[in-house]
Amino acid sequence: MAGMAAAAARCMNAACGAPAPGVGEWRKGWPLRSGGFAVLCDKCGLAFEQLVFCDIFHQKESGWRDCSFCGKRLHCGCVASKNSFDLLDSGGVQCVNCMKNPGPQPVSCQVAPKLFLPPPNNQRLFGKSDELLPGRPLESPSLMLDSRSDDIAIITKSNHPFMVKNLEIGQSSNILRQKEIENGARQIKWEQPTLSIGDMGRMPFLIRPQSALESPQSQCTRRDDNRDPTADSTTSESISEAGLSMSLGIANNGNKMEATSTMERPMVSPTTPFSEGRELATTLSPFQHAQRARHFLTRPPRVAEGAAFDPMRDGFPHLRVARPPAEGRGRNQLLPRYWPRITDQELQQISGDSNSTIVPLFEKVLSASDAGRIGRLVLPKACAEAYFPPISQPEGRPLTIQDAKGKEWHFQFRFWPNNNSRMYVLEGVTPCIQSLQLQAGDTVTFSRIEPGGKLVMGFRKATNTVSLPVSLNFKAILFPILCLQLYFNVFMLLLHRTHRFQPLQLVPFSVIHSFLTQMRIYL
DNA sequence: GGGGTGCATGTCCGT
DNA sequence: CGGACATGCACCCCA
Repeated sequence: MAGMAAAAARCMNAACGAPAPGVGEWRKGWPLRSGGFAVLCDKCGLAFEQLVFCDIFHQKESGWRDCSFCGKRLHCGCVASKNSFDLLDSGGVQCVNCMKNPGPQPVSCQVAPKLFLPPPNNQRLFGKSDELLPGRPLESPSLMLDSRSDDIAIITKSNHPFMVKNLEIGQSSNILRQKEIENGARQIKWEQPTLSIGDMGRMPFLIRPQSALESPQSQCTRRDDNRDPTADSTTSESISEAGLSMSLGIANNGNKMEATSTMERPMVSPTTPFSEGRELATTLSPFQHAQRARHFLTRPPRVAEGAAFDPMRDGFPHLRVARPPAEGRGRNQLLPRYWPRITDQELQQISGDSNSTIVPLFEKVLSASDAGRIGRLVLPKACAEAYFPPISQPEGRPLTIQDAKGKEWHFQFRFWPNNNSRMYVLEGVTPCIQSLQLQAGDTVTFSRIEPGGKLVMGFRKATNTVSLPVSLNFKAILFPILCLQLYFNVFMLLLHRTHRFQPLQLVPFSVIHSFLTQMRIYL
């Protein structure tokens, strides 16, 4: 720490700025963008270590709120304080002490504002809407690119830092930028909605647009689901009342799915500045789960009431959006890898012409054993407990599944005791998997039809199930041919100009290219 | 002997 | 380090 003291003659807390202390020690503070750590005096350093950071640094700042349970003052607007509180789905905040000792929910769903709100899980990660932060009621976040480094900072108009997160090098090149349109209802205009796959892979999640797919009632139900998961049986009851009938919807055909896959059409949601890290791993290689999820604490862009992003309306009908789970017991524990990535177009296909609404619940990439001949589909524990009917016996209970063609499949939903835990499986899936020709790497998406609570199980083929050798052969053959034709056309054009030679009327390159594009052959 | 079932175990990942 | 999950394997049943 002596070296740190030599590097900074004063405490690096701007509110303190104490000179080199005569007593006490320098302490290590927050990590610096340039490397190393901030050097703090003993007082500030101790405050930082003991999570009273904001009491020292931001006494005069806005963004102070009271814990909904104990009333403790919490600062909710800075990086250092983000671990000291939790945002409640029903509104308000909760300090870490109350998080460890949960009590009754202080706010009912009627209290929650009826404005657009991100799904509860998003609220946990994004933060609340501005109207819920009395300290900054009218401030709007702007996603800005820090030109000095590869940082992304969400900064309010008052330059009050809300979130600053170091990102890896190269991530800033295709950063999404949003601009507020000051006139009217504060709509959001997005520029350059193109992200590299690398960028997309680092995005913690893509927010699900709060479109017409969810009724206000469902939002209210979701907030109610914030109750004790073990005591909450809303979902299971709805499922039970629906006779445990599920629909197996072919959410897409093969070609169309590939056209909307994340490989070829990176998921871009203007309402979502960040996505989860597993996205890329899941997309590029369903068998590789090397990437770790990155959860950033940030806020959703301000969207006016009724102005929620509509992919169809805004020209993004094929976006494969990672939709945070809508509700369910234990949904807060659902890993982002299981968040359903289903396009609104697929949702519409499942729902058909009816007025029903499809609520995506979760999805799973089939493993080799899932798609094998054993006929057992291992279900993620959190998902099974959150969205499937509760079972107390290992034998479980039968589930009748109906596909898009009206054919019903009979599964057995059960669990195995496993290391003092449970391992949930769906048995008897072999006929279904064989009929639908599912393979390891394909994705099964579980959704629910509202109203009624019927569950839907769609699927999509893995992006890389396209036979690469065949595809490569196509390219290996067609690419030289196209190159030759291009050169030939140029040669003919030169002959025409120099010798008034009438060029041969070959098929224009653009036409061939268009044809190949329609065949989804990209060179 | 083949297939199904239940459990055990190793690996991965989140905390 | 513990939980979740993929997968291996032993056991059982049946043709």
